[in-house]
Amino acid sequence: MNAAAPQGYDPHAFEPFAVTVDLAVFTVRESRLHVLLVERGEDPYKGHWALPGGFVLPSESAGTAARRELAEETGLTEDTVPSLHLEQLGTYSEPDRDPRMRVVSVAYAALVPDLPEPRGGGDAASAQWWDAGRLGTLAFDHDLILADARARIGAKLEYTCLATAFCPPEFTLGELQQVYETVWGVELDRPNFRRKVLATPGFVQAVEGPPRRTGGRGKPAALHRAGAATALHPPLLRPEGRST
Amino acid sequence: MNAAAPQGYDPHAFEPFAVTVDLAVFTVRESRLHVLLVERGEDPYKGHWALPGGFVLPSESAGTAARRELAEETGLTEDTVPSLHLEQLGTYSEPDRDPRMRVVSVAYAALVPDLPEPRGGGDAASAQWWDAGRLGTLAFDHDLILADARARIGAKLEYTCLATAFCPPEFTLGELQQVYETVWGVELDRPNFRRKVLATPGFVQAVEGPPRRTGGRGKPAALHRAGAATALHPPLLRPEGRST
DNA sequence: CTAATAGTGTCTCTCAGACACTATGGT
DNA sequence: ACCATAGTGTCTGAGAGACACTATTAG
Repeated sequence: MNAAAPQGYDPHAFEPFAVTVDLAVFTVRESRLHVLLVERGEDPYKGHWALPGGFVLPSESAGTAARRELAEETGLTEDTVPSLHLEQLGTYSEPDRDPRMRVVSVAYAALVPDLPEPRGGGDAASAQWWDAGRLGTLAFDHDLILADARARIGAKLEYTCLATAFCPPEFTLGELQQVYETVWGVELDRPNFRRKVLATPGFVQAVEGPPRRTGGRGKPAALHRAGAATALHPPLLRPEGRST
Repeated sequence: MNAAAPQGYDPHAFEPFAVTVDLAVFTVRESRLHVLLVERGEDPYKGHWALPGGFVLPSESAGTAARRELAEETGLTEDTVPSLHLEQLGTYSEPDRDPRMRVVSVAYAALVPDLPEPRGGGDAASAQWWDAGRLGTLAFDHDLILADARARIGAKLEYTCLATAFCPPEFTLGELQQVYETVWGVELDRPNFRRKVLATPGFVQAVEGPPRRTGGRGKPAALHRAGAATALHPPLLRPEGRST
């Protein structure tokens, strides 16, 4: 920021950068991690699937652009989007990552509960959920971005209360455990998971009314809501795990 | 990435973004956390102190630009810079963060051992170490970037072996403990710290020769080198601590 | 000698993993 | 009756906090 710009500060005097956002939108469907992808209709990588995203407009920050794109691609109203978890992942800036011009992309990860169906109203008519475990090669460097996003989400489940972001407003502890098992790809001991979650103040709070719900057959489970806590101390480490 | 660019993809048809890198370079000096700052000689915030940084050149990725700037500002040779810890922090993109034009900045955090003196050879003649606990207001949004950087570094000490990046090639366990105490601003129990560090395979390795060294008076301490491990399992949580 | 730092040993409490067991629903 | 899921209780071992103690240097 202190060095002189090439050719000074004339905005049009040097080759400009385009700045975009790319979104890795995750959900858990049927005990599998899913990612929202769009099919490219234009030529670089035409027909390939890519992370949803778009240009940062002159009046926007990258975060604002990411929220806007998230609303467009998921078809959610502007009311519900602010409550979704959206976090900046990192910025991808290799000079040749887009063959057309110099594009620097700020990647975001978003966690949403299992939505009815994507089908956004925007230009994302082809947006679709894909099983994150059975993907082909994505456009641009989106394989790398997606891998980084999955690693980040998996690590954050260990030391934050983020898992509730994958759940509907009211959920059972079994569903919450499913989130961990799905994202980490491991099986957890139910009694121990229960003990840990309930022993962490503010992670979940029981919904008082005796209303219960089932996820098929078996005993109905008590419902919970996400609590106020965001951090998990001590962390809930994944078995055999490595972090970051 | 899928949406059409404003005015299509003509690089000069829309208002361009400049992309810069900003560096939060940390070291531990005399049991205090220090940050490398440069004094601005040009007008926006002229005379204020700022994080070192500069423009990403057309042929560079942001990471490459950050390494180049790090070498320039610290005055280190290109040989030693690759061994330093440099990690991307996040991207700052508020539309009004630079009054001159639209500048998106990718922030990096770097950890270096206590260097003789900065005095870079580049345009950073005014680069200087500042006690991170006694800073005024920095230029642009660098206060925010610096706060984020400190939070990130503090959190990463918990679950990675990063602390050795602040130490010279050979160090005593007392010096390593000083790093934790300085960054976290707490006091740790020496026997417990020792036990934890030595019980983590690959965190540090004892230097065989009986050479020892002192940090003043007292019994000389055995020397260690950084080990091959990068993650810390289980983590070394800071007392009373919160993460992230 | 004392001050200061390095290093060892030990007790206790917390907590995670393993797992046996009971409870309550659907089929 | 049987199965599947929810929920409880208990044992054990790993590890962190607290802290007493010894060892080795400078002054």
